[in-house]
Amino acid sequence: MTPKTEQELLFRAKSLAGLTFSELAKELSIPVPENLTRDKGWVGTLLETALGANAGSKPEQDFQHLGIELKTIPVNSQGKPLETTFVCLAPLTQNSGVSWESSHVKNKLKKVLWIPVEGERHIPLAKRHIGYPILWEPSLQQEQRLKRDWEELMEYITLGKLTLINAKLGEVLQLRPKGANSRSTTKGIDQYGQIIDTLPLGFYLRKEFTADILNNFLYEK
DNA sequence: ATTTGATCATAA
DNA sequence: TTATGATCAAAT
Repeated sequence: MTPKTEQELLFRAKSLAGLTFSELAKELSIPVPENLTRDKGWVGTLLETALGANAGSKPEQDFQHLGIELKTIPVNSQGKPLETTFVCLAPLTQNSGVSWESSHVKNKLKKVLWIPVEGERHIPLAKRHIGYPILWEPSLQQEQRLKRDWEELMEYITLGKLTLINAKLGEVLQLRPKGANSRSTTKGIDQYGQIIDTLPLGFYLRKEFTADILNNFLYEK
């Protein structure tokens, strides 16, 4: 089921382009929910299943043997992202010696298969179309920007400045809550170096950054 | 509680 | 109108 090579994965992904969610879901015998309110991960899971990703919630890349992460990204009629993109949870403790090179962010974004999907809410979920896939690796410039933001944001975390963190920090990467709700907790470090219960945070890519990825693909062709 | 998959919905 | 902060579901 799982593709053996990058070429095979890409070929499969290309073959899905143009299908609607209901067409693909029918092939896979998966029911289509009315909307995404209570099924926010449905589109991502649908594409994972279709492409043979090792489903489940393991902390690894979707196609570990290929070193590729799969991301669906909702876009509007002009192909621009409608949402930010979750990358990974931010480690709030045990960060001594963690560098950009060894970070989860860098490793997650080494190679990403982006699949744009129609995301405008006026289109019924079942009728939304799957777009043409883009296999992306960060350019030197893109990685530099990511690294700069990551280092700035990690400084807030390691220095115990969690209360000063908000989504406005970071040019292309931001930190935002990532949990079941605002009462979710995880362990963090306060300004005195003490372990505290705090809101789990995740790294997200700003829309401008992912728009660039999708847009640059246009010029490569 | 934490990881995966993300989008929702209200404040600004 | 849009970005920030909040939230939803499944698997582990």
